[in-house]
Amino acid sequence: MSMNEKKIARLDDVARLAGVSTATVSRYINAPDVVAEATAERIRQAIERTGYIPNLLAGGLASRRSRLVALLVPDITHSIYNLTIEAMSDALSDDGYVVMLGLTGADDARAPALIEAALARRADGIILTGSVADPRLRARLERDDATVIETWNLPNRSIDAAVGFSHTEVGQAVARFVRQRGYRYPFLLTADSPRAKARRNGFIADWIAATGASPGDAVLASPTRFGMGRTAFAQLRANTPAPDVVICSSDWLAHGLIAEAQSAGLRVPDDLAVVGFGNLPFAAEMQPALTTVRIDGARIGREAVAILRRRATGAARKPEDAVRVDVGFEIVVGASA
Amino acid sequence: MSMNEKKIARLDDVARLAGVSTATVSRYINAPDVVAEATAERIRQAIERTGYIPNLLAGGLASRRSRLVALLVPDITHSIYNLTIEAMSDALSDDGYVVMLGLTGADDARAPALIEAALARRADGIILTGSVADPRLRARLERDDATVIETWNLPNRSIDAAVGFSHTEVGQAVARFVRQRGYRYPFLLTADSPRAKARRNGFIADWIAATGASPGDAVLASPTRFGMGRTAFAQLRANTPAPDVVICSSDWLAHGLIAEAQSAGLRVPDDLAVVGFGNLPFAAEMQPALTTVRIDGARIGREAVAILRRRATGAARKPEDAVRVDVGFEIVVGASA
DNA sequence: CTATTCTTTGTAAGCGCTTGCATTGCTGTT
DNA sequence: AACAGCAATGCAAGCGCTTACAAAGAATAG
Repeated sequence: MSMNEKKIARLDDVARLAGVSTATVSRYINAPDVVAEATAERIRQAIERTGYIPNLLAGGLASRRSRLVALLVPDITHSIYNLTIEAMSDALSDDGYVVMLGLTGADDARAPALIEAALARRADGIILTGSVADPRLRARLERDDATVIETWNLPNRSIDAAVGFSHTEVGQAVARFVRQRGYRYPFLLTADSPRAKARRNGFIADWIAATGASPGDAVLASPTRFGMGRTAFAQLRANTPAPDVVICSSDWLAHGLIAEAQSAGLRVPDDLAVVGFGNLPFAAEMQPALTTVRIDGARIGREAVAILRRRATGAARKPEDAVRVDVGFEIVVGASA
Repeated sequence: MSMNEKKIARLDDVARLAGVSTATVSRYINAPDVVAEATAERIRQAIERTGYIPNLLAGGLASRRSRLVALLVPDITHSIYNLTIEAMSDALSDDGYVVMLGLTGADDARAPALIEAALARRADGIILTGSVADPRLRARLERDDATVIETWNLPNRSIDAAVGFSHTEVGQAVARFVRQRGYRYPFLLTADSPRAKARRNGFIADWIAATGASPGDAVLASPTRFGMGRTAFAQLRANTPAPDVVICSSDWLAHGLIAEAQSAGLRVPDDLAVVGFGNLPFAAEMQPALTTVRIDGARIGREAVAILRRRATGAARKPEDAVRVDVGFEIVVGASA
C-alpha cells in the first residue's frame, strides 16, 4: 500500500514517471503507432505502476468525442429489442464505446428527457427504436451533429440514418403466407403500438384486396404478455366466423394463446393455427414449434454500430450521406400454422 | 432559422443574453433557489431562446460528478434482472442521472473492461449483479470513491454497499416448503451460476439434515431457457427414485418442464410438481399458476438508487457507512406445487 | 445611524485531457 | 556539404463548465 493510495493518477503523473510530456502519453493512448516503441514501453510501465485510468470526461471535452452511444428503447422486460441491445452493446464495447440505456416507456413518454440527456452528454450516436413524433425534438436532433439512427423501422423521411424493415410488407407477406396455406378466416391480435399496427394494416389491405373479406381484428394494450394471449382465446371463440388462424403481433401472445387453446383441448394447427412475430428464443422450442416472423435483431444492432463507426472516422454529418439499411424479414415456418 | 443555426449555444451565450455572469447561469441550472426570481426569469428566457443544452462532460469534469451510473448485468434476454434495471432506470432518470448499461456475459468475461470503462467515465455509482471475483478489480473498486453496490446477493465481505438476499436461505426455505407439502423425492435443476448453486446447496443441506436423503440433482448451462426445461424432462423420468417435485433455478426452466410434462400426459402437480424461481411475468399466467420464489427486483433497484442518492449528498465514502439491505424473498404458492 | 448579517452576483482559477503548431534530430538527396 | 523530408516529441492554448472567494447592496440589530 503506497503512501498516497487515495490520490488517483492523472495523465501528467504518468508523463512524469515516463519522462515524457503529457502530449506523448495522450498520443500513446489514442494512437499508439505514432509514438516510438522505446517510449511506448516506458509509458506502458508508468501506466501500470500508477494504475492510471484516463478521465474520459476530460478527454471527451477536449476531443469533442464522448465515446458514448445512447440507446433508447420502450422497455426491456417483454421486448423484442433485447437482442439488438445485446448485439449493439457487444459491438460497441469492442470499440471502447459505452451504451447509455434509456427506457422511454411504452408511450415514449420519457423520450424527450432522454434525448436531451443524450445531447447533454454529447453522445456520439443516438439510436432510437422507431421514430420521433415531436417536431421540436426532430429539429433538435437534425441540427445536432450526433449520428442519429432510427431502428426497427424505415421511416419515409428519416432524421439521419435508419436500419430496419417495412412493417407493412411483413403484414402483406404474412397475409400471403396464410392464404397460401389455405386458411380462410384469419383473426388479428395486435398490440397498440405504431409498428404492430403497420403490420396489421399491411395484412388487412392485402387480404381485402385478395379476398374481398375483412379479417377479424382486436387491439390489445402494449406491451403484450403471455397471459394476454390466454385471455384473448375466449374472445376468439366468440367471434363469427370462427377463426381458423390467428396472427399475433408478438410471440408472447402466440405462446399464451396456444397454451390456452391446447388446454381447452384444441389441436394446433388443425383446429386453430397461430402465427407469432419476433422469433423469440422460446418460439422454436414450443410444441408445436411456432410459425413466426424472424427479424435479425442482432444484425440491426451490428449495422447500426457499423454506421456509427463509419461516421466516427469521417467528417461531420452531411445531408447526402443519409443511410438506410433494409434488413428484411423472414417467415419462419414452424408447425403452428 | 437564425443565421447561425449550426453554432451550438454555450453557457456564456446564455449569460450574455440574460445579462449576467456565467456563474449565475450555472447556479440557476444546478441550484435554482439561490438566484433571485427576476434573474431566474431572464435566464429562463435566454435558455429558451438559445436552445441551450448544458455540456455535461464539461460540467462533470469541473464538478467531479458525472451523474452517470454504471449498471452491470450478465445479459438481458433471459434475465431476471430486467425488472431491477427498469426500476433503477426510472428512479435514476427522475434525478437527472443516466444509466450506462454493461453486459458482462454469462461468465462475467467483460466485467473487467466494463468496470474500467465506468471508472474512466467517473461514474458516480457502479451497480453490479453479484460480486467481483478478481482481487485486483476488487482492490481498484475499493480504492475508487464511486459508490459500488452489489445486488441480488449479500456477500460476506462486500466492497461497499449491497442490496440483495441470501440465496442459501432461499434454498432452505424451498426445501422446508417442499417437505411440508408432503413431497418425498425432490429433483434439482440448477443453472451453472454461483447464485443458483448457492440456492441448490442451501436446499440440499437442509434436505439432508431433515431427511437423511440426497435429492436428485442436475446442472444446466446458464442462462437457462424454456427449451432446456423441455429437454430436461426426459432426464427426470429416467431418474430413480422417480421425482415427485422438481425445483428449477428459473421460471423459464419450470415453464418448459411443465409444458413438456403436460404434453406427455402428466398432470401438474399431481403426477409431478414444479417449483420455479424469479416470479417472471408469465409465472402467474401459467396453467397451473407456477409456484415460485418472488424477489422484489424493482425494490432492489429502488434501494440501490436510494443509497446512491444518500451518498450524493454526503461526503466521500467512509468504511463505516457500508450499507447492507436484505430485501428478502417470498415463496409464491401457485398451483404447480 | 452604524455595525453586522444575509442575499445575490461577479471574478477567475481550475477540472484533466487533446491537438495545432513548432522544434529537434535524423536519413537520404543532389 | 547543404538541404529537404520525415519521424518523434514538446509547448501551450483551449474544451465548457463549477465553485471558492470576494464584493456589493439590502436587511436587521443594537
